[in-house]
Amino acid sequence: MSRWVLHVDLDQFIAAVEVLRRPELAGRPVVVGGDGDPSKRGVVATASYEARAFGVHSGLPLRTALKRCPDAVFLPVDKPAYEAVSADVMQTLREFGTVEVLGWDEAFLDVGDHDPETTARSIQRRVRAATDLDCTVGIGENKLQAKLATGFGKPAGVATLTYDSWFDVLGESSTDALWGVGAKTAKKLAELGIHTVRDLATTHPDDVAKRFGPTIGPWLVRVARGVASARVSGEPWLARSRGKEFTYQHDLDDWDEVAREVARLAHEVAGEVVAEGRPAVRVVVKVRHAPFFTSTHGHKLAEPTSDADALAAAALVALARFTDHRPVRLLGVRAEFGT
DNA sequence: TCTGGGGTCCTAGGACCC
DNA sequence: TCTGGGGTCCTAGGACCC
Repeated sequence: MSRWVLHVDLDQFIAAVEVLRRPELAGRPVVVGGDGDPSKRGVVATASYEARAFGVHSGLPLRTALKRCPDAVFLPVDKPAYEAVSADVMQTLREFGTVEVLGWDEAFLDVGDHDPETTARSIQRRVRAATDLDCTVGIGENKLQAKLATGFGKPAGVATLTYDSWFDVLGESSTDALWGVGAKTAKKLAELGIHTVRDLATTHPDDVAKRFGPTIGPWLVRVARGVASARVSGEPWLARSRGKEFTYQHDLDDWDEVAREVARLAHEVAGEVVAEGRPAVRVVVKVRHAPFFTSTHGHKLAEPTSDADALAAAALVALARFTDHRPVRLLGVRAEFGT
C-alpha cells in the first residue's frame, strides 16, 4: 500500500493573521504589503477575499491596489507576527506525523498508514482549535500531486489527486498549471507546440531537453506526468544564503551614497550570518537601476568569514565591478554559505 | 503611479589545468 | 602550423516560488 502525502496550506494566511488580532477588520477588504502606506513603492503581499473582489491580488503595486479599492484597510507586513503564528501551526501539524515546512503557510506531511481523508479533516479541526485559522489539505501519492490537489480544495476543503485521476483533472490544463512551470517556460513550450499538460507528458524527454537542458527538460516531462518524490523530510533546513534588499522611495544618484548603503546592508546581513552560525564564502551585490534593469556582481571571500567588516569590504569590491552608475532604485546584499 | 523581499536551483560561458 | 578533449571552478543571469 502506497503511502500518502498530505499538503497543508493556510487560507489567505497573512490577511487571516491580521484579522485575528484586529477582529473589527472581519468582512472588510484588507490589503497587507510594504510598510502599509499605499502611496509608496511596494506590492501587495496578501489581499483578503473581500479585497480580491476588487481585483487586488498578490504582487499588485500598492498604488494600483489603492486605486482599485480605496476603502481597503492597508497594513504593513509584520514578519515576526506571521513567523510566530506559523511556528504554532507547524507545531500543531507535527502531532500528525513528519512535517516538511515549505514556507510560513505551507507544509507537507507524512502521516504514515493513517487514512488520509480522515486525517485531513482532523488536521483542519486541530489547526482551527489551536490557532483559529482555516487550512486546505491536498492529498496525493507524492508531493507534486498533493501540492496541486490543494488548489482544488480551497478554501478550507480537502482534495485528492492521484496517478489515476491526474490526466482527467489536469490533462487539458495549460502547462503553467504545473508546480515549477511559470509564464516564461509555458511560452517556450508553446513555441514547441506543447500547450497542455497532456502535450508535455507525451513529448519525448529528449526533445524537451534540446530546448531546456538535460536536467530541466526530462524533469518537465516527469512533472507533466505527475511523477515526483514522495519523501517528506523532517530535517531542519540549512539555508544556502541570507540577504537583505531595499527599494528606495527616491532613486539614488550619488554613487558615494550607493556605496554607503551597500556597506550598511552588508552589516545587516552579517548579523544574520552570525545568527546562522556558519561563515559565508561569497558576497553578491544586486543593483536595480531606475528603469527596472537588474544586474548582480559577486566576490568570493579569501576565506570563509562571518565578520561584518570583511563582508562589507567584499560587498564593496563587488560593487566596484558595476560600471553603470545610472540612478539606482534597489540595492541588495546576499551572503552565500559553503556546501 | 508601474513593477517588494525573501529565497532556491539550474544553465552557460570562460578560465584554467592536465 | 596547428591545436583534442575532459574536468572543475567561478561567475552572471534566468526562472520560479511564497
